[in-house]
Amino acid sequence: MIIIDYKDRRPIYEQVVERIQELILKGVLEPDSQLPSVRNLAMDLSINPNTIQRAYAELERCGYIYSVKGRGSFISANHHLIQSKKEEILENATKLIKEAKEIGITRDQLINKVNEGFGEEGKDD
Amino acid sequence: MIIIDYKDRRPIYEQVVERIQELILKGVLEPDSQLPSVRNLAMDLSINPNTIQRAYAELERCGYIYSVKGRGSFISANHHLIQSKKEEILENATKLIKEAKEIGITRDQLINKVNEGFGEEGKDD
Amino acid sequence: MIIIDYKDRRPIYEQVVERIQELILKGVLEPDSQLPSVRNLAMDLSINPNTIQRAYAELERCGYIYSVKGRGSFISANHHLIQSKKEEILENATKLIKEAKEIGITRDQLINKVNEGFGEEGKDD
Amino acid sequence: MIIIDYKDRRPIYEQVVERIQELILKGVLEPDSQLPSVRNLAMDLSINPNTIQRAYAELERCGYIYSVKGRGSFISANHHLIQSKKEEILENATKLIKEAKEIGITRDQLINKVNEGFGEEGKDD
DNA sequence: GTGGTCTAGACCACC
DNA sequence: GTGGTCTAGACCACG
Repeated sequence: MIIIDYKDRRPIYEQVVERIQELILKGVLEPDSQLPSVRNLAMDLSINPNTIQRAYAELERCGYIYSVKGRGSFISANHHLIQSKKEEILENATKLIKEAKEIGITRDQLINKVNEGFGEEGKDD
Repeated sequence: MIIIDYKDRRPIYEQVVERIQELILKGVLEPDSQLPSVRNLAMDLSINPNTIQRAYAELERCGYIYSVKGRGSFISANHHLIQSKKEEILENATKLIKEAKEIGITRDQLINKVNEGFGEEGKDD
Repeated sequence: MIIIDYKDRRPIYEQVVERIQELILKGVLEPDSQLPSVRNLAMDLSINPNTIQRAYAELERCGYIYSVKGRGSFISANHHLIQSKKEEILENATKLIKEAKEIGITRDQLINKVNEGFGEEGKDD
Repeated sequence: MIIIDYKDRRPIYEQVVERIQELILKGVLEPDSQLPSVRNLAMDLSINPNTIQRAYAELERCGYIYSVKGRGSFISANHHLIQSKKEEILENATKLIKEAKEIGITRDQLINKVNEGFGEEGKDD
């Protein structure tokens, strides 16, 4: 489910965080289901438990998971998470559009990219 | 012209590189004009000359500037730079659109963002 | 394995880069094997860690190695590297042949050099 | 006759040296003919006289020219120069062939390069 | 004066 | 422990 890319320049814990976020947002990991324990996941991935510990801490800080002492870590409800992720993406879009405009990319070029990305289905909705 | 943000997690030299790239791509710094000397810019920004040296080296490596020992550093012609920067931005757009689609942002939401960014002028061109 | 020549006019970091490239291309250093740490190699060669750091950064930029914070630096797969190195050498050959021709060296003299270099084995293949 | 490339990373004096060597070896500048004065050449190329001074000194050191106090600088006879340049080139060829062999370039590939460089004329001499 | 290299020593993030 | 960034200060080559 999680694959570490050692050639990736980003720290391992960040890769773990991002991958778990992704699984949560896509609904693969369902709300209130339990995450593997720090030790187990560390063994599975053959990495240091401290690294998983840090990833889980980060995920908890951002509200993606919650921990119960002595029982383990669990997935949070994802409604608000999806909402804030959407907002984050739209904000990134705004920045990117600004940058694109400044360098001379046209409105049509961007709209074409959007249409490409969404395929032709429902183009006239 | 250049502002260092010490709260930014990115290294200083990278901030300097990005800012100068921006000034070059926007045409503020014209081809063959001279950049401030390593030492002067370092003093202006109150940072170590080595850090500027590194930023200039990076810019030279990417073809944004050229440096001549004993003479100084100068802006390169920027035709191809703008082109490759455009390609980079369009590639980022593709990634962002994919991510947006996956999380449930609609085609229309993105197109609206594009239209917002470009203002209402020429919307029906 | 690596020898610094202080009489060489080229900078130390460049000598280190070239030597390691050589070891990689010849297959002495195998893909995914670990390089000595920045500090260790610096001590071995009695030079400053920053100089090694710079050499490693250069090697990473060219795709010869990859470095991971907290873990170390490792050899990249070398297929494409050998290919591009071959192209580089053949290009140098073209230049050198042109220069040789201009100054009056004959075709036969060069071909003899090639045969000398390859030994007499298989000369008539 | 001489063109300075400011974008060339090599020092200016070196560019001047190389260009004059080339003109001498090709016979464009004939033995015992006079070179332009340091000042004149400096003015022609719009560069610092010190730079030309250094280039001439270098050329004299290598035996390409000789200076007569109060009269100027003159081209040396070029027989031995051509000879030693040939040797230099052949030595470079030896190195390059060695390098090529080590990385897996075949004898035939190199011989083809030589034949390409010399064109088809006289191939069977 | 200019850019470029190197050293010594510090601090950070990561594992 | 690892790599990466930054500072301070020195020296060199070049114009």
